Amino acid sequence: MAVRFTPRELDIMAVLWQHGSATVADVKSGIKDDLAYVTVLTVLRTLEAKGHVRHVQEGKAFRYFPKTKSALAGSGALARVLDKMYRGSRELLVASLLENEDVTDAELVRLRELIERRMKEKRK
Amino acid sequence: MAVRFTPRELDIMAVLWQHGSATVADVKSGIKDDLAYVTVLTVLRTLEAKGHVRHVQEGKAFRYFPKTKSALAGSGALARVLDKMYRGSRELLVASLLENEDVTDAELVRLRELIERRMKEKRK
DNA sequence: TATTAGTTATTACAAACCTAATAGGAGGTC
DNA sequence: GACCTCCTATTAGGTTTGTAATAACTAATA
Repeated sequence: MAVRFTPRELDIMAVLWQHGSATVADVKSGIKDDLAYVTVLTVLRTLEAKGHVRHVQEGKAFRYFPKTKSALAGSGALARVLDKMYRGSRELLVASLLENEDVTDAELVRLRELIERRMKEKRK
Repeated sequence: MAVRFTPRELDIMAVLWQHGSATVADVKSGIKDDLAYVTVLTVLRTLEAKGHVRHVQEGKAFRYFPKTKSALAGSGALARVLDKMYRGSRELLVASLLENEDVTDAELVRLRELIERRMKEKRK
């Protein structure tokens, strides 16, 4: 049912989502912590066992592809955060998001547009 | 460093955040899954060992209080979701948030205000 | 051909997590 | 006073997670 990743699994899924696909070596160099090659492989195999990724042979190595979409995982994770930490208040959540110092003016403009588009959409 | 809760710990912290404080029985009835009383107690004790909650005696029972703030846990969790699932794009994240059907007009208005307030704030 | 480098497969193991049974204490009740 | 009832404390045990050592295979190389 609910898509859940452990912290380490999520690190690895993030690399796959960002690159579209990746070899073990790609993933290893794509994550911050310096893990052993086989450790990365192990996690990829458990992700595959859980049905979140698949792989194809590429030369002598495997290339891994995400099967679970980031949007699905994201909306699920977001729903959890919203429910548990912001008592279901999207406003509180967005407020917290905007507290970050590196939010730019241009970004705020685009966010406002996003909301206004949603308003018009609803009006139909 | 980074505040992290396991799924079950988060269920329990959510009850404490929502109620301000709670006894074991309160927590037990506050979460969806039907766990044994002692199970809830055990998780509360590990949360206490980790420094996330504290308790005081109340009659013959304990009353638990959150020590870790929901805002802190929330911003941390949000940062992770943003980074791992939305490639750091707050717009993508907010877009996903707005996809929910039960977003009301009034809510959209308040969200727009929120953003405009942030714009003015930045201008200073 | 013997070696090395790069891979996957197997096996291991400690720590964390999740759930709960059982034990023990203390306060009310028959 | 014996007996429930409700609480915390202790102990337990299966599962998952995280990390990796070791083995085995294969292609290039010296």
